[in-house]
Amino acid sequence: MYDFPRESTRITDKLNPQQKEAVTYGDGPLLIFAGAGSGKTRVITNRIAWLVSRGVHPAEILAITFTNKAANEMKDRLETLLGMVAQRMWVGTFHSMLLRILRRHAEELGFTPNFTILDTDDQQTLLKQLMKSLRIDEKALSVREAQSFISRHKNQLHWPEDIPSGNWSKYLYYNELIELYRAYLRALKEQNSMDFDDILLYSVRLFDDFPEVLDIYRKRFRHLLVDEYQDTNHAQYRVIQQLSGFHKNLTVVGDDDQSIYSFRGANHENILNFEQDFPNCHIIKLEQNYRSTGTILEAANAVIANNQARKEKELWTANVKGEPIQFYRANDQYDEARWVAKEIKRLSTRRENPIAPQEIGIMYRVNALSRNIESALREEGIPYHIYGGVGFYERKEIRDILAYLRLLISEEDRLAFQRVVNTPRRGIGDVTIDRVMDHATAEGKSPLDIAGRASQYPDLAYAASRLQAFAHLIRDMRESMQKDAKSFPEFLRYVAEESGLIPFWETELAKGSLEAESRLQNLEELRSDALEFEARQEEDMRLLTELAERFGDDGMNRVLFEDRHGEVAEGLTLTALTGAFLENTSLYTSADEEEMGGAVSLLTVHSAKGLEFDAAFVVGMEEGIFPGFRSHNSKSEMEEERRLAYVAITRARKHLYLSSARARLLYGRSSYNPVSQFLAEIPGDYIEELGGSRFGDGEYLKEEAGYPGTSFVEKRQWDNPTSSVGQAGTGLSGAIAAKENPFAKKHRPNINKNTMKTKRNLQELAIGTKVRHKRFGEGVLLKIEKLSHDAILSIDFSGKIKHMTAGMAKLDIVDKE
DNA sequence: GAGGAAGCCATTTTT
DNA sequence: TGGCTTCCTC
Repeated sequence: MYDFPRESTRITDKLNPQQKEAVTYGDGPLLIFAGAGSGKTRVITNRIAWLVSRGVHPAEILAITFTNKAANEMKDRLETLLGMVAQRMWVGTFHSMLLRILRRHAEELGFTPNFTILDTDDQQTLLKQLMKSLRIDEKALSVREAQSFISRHKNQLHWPEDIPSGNWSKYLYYNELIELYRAYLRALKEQNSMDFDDILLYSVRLFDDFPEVLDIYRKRFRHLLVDEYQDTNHAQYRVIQQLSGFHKNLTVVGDDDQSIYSFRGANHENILNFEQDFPNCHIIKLEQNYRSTGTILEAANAVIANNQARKEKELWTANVKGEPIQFYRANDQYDEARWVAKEIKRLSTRRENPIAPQEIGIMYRVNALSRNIESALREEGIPYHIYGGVGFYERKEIRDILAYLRLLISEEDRLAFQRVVNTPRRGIGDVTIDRVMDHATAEGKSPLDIAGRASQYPDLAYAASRLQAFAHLIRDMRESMQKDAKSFPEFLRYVAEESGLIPFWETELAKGSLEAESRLQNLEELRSDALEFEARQEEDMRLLTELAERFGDDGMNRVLFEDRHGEVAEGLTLTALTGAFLENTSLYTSADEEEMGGAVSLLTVHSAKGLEFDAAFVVGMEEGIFPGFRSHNSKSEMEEERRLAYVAITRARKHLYLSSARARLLYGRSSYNPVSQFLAEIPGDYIEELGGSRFGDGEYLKEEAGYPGTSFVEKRQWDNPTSSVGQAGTGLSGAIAAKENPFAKKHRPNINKNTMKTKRNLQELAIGTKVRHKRFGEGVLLKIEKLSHDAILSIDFSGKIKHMTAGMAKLDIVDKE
């Protein structure tokens, strides 16, 4: 067994010299190169704690992470280190932090503070509509293409008028695209919405155009810390520059070798240019790896050394050399999948040091590769969990009800109106909806306003009564929300009932629809999310009040109070809760998914970043897949693939398994792909080959190297890696897989790590059970109200009765003895 | 507006 | 291959 160091409560205790230097560095720009497994998170959190111990007020700290999950983990650690004052820091993603600021200054930008956030689907719907009205043929220019054009330019901070000309050759429809972009921005503003990219775009504009606003924040945040700096895009870079411009205390942490999101606009030049961008900066390299065996680490080093565009560094470890890496050259994808499943079975059931399923990860370059693995795992009876895929909040019924909420919060939200006006069906057809929208545009009114006065419009006569009924419905709901007499989950239930969504699915259920059953369950689950959300908000509010009382007025408390709940200083009204809930759901992504206990993880290499496994499998290590065939054209793309390989390899703590298949059926075609060139880059001492050579079956000739390491004799294969050869049988369909797999994906926001523990013990819970809560101490269970997947617990903490969801609450069962 | 046939398209996706 | 959208028919 290796000595994997444990958390220390003292701030600089047990840190290596570089870590210590990073934690205790004083003022000024600081760049920390943090290699894989080098204790990065610990360094950031301890640095924050150190700053606080040196007299920096917690409210003067802004820490930016890339996922909500990472932010929550950081907050938890900070709370352990610092106690409740940690509550007063701004820790979050770019989007969540900037959203707070944007809501407060929405008017400066021509929005109102209740603006809504559009997700990718909404964006596409809107673009589609605009393309239609601009008469842009979707066959000539796909919505996807248009969307990525706009997104790319927003990330570059290009407004339509800034877009440099000269890209004519690249886009056939250059003028149309710019016109579309302009129309899109206008449409968003008209309906008081922003998309994800807008959050950054408008923040930069706010700070540029209103220096007095920028001044508030850049003076306030004495220290700014940014994680995963290698994956920032240009807009994020600008925001960092703006916010750190006054105190110049900027700490960025990252690893250029792990930059894998350039397709999303991330620019790893940001980290490479940091020294020029922020003069007088100090650089620290964390090169000791605490995660992997020597073998795994050396292999990773050897692979990444083939990249040219990188900062020179060499990770080392004091860990044992460990087992050799296993490479399996399978005959086809079934063979490969079976090998993976058998090996997992062996690892998890062996007598000595068995590896728990949750400590095993299977990674692949493309999601499509998961299917064969899934069926092999099922055959072996190995529980698994697939990350990514259709998220909870992307499900139709959930989006429907959220769209109702959006409409309640912001009447201007046209997309929400269009989504729900005839959902469930109430006899309002597409033609009618179009007419309503046209009137709304012409008069500058909300579609809801038009609907409410439908009888005044001759062309709406046919559906007038139904439109007006809908407008009434929404008005009633809004009144109910403003009356503030319901709890948040009650209100959700009410909206789901009154809108007709629940009745609709219940009718379907009565007809025997299986689909309806899961839809209803999901709606129910949303309600239990809502309950937990409300409880958490109340808890936050209570904590802040307590903080204010305890610390008195140190000039920060009022600010803090407003920070946490925006303009909600009047308290947690139903309206405020609804707005906050919407925001939470729109910023929630699959990356925030909590790890699943007791199950093997299946995930793309991208989503594995930041995770680690005792045993890691990387399947589909083939030319054309990993590296992907699209990356053959450019060196920079090939280098990104190599970084991806580096990320994959460095996920492994003790065991690393790589595999490729001679023949692979993918997308309905069979192909014979050569072994990934990255395998040839791993020195022979570290690897053990099974079923064939990692140089392939003779298809390589070293001398002809066109790419670092290897090249191909069979040029044809290279050019066309998916040349059709034959057909084979098929695996189980995804739909069936999802149904049958008891561990199938289930999204829940912000689940605490103790969740599984409490959930598992749900059966053990009975009235009278003694439980312990992190904050409230010991309590006695008074009541259990069962939900579909969860239960609401009423607990008596020495007189104070609290209600919490079993799946969420940080509860331990106190032994009855 | 339901249902079925036909056509399309398929890296990666931190918000 | 298969999952999704779109288009057509009744």
